[in-house]
Amino acid sequence: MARGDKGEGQTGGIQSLDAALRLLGAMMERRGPASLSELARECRMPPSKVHRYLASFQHAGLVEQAGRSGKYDLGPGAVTLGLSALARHDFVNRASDALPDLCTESGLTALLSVWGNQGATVIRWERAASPTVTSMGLGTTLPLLNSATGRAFLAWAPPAPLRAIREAEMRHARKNPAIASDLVPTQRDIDKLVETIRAQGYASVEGRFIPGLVAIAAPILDWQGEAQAVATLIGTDPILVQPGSEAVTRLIAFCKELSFAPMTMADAK
Amino acid sequence: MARGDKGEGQTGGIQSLDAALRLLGAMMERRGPASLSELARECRMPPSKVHRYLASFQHAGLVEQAGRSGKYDLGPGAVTLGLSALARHDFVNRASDALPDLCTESGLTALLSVWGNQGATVIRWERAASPTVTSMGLGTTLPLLNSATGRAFLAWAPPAPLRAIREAEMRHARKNPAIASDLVPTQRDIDKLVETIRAQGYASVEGRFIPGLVAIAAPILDWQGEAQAVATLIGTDPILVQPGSEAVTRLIAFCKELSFAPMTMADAK
DNA sequence: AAAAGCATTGCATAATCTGGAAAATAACCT
DNA sequence: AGGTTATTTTCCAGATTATGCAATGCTTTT
Repeated sequence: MARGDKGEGQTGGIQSLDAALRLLGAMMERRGPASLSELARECRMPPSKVHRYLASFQHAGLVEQAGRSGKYDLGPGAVTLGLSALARHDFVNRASDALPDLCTESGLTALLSVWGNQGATVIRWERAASPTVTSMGLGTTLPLLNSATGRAFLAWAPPAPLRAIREAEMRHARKNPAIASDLVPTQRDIDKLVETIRAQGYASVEGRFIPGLVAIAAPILDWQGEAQAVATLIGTDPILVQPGSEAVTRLIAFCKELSFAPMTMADAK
Repeated sequence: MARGDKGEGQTGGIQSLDAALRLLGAMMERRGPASLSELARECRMPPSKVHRYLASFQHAGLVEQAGRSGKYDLGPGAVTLGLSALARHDFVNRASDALPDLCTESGLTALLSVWGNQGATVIRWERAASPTVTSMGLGTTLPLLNSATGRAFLAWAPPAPLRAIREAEMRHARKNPAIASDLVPTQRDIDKLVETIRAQGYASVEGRFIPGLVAIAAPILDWQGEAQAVATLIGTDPILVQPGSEAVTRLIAFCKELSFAPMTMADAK
């Protein structure tokens, strides 16, 4: 069971690194900080091993120890790494650059989100002289069913990555029916909602996620027609969500401009 | 030879992992894809070593190979990892959770604000036993020039969203010079004030906004170095605002803890 | 077409990681 | 507070595992 065993799992790489990355993956799956022993149990590794891996990750900034309690969590380096990786994709840069314009032209708060494994994650945030949400910041994850942003992902993102969160939110919605007042949490109703959103070209909510606020969201599509990111406008005037309103027009134009990057396949050289 | 050597670089972790993470750091610093040999040269490692590390990273999804030509770049897994980390560094929520501690430790009233459309907006409010305060509540907006909170935004928030309010307050201050006793409302003086605040690390006022009260405020910074939120301590004793006072120390530690500690995955050698 | 560059893979050596257990630390309960 | 449990962290010998050199395929250049 040793040397030339290419049976499985053999990546041609380094075993200890593979193990370390499994550990990192386990940390990623968790919602928050985890203790050493929890991680050790979850990865089926001896605690001493996990500890040494964590020490190296910590040294690199990928992991940090939350406030003296000895719990470990993903650190700033992980954010930096992710943003670097994100910056490799043109559409993110172009969208980020253009977002301020959208904000000033529409006079509304604009934000840009991408799909992470915890849901729709806000990566850019452009505040306008219009109603601003107070309890949200960069890095906030938005709900899939009850936010305009989430619904845009629901309608245009590939279904597979969404499924886990979609099901979780459906369960949650069944228990607290008050939350989603315009949505019966059944698969059928969701399909119908998706169809409506697609036909409209944008998603919207009125005061559902945050009372008193309305929002519209549209996708930035890649060459396969899947949402790579979602741009959202937030305001207070219910007029906003009306089809054909100035904000809707601007938002859709913005997203269309940024969709399917005009790159040629001939980047082979 | 290298056994008990704690002399340098020894993290208590795993050497091969440290090397691998140095490699990852090198990839991060590059703007785009890099060839194996380039990375090998840059990290001072033999190409074969780099190749095997990359194989493991690739297997984990952190790295991918661009179009068969053998160039390596950060992959989708890196984005996912970063977004997970981002979601945990939701500044506003973390700060909200920690605010009660700041309050009890300092024995002062603590509040947390973000920049809203109408100015610095109070979103959380933790009362101390002792003194208290006026008719302020959640959602109150604080002045930009005459409150410690506002001045912290002035010094650390991106200038664009502040401009409208700054100009309005400057106009107003010129008409009612009595209000801002320590500030001549000219652009030059404001620049000077900002500089002082930045150097100090916190902003303060003594009885300016509310007679008889003193306050100190420091920013919670995001990864762009911009203020995502501001934490403020309010008391009656003028000692508070002195540099080096216990309250100042606590407040700055609090904000530093919650701010995004910038960077650097790789340190040389 | 030949050559040069580059990524990829074997292989023996020894350096490195491993994992159990002890030491240090923190948390917990009475 | 004291005593006790449950963590996290460090230590150590052994052997698995990473390492670097050199050889092999590929692709690209002249």
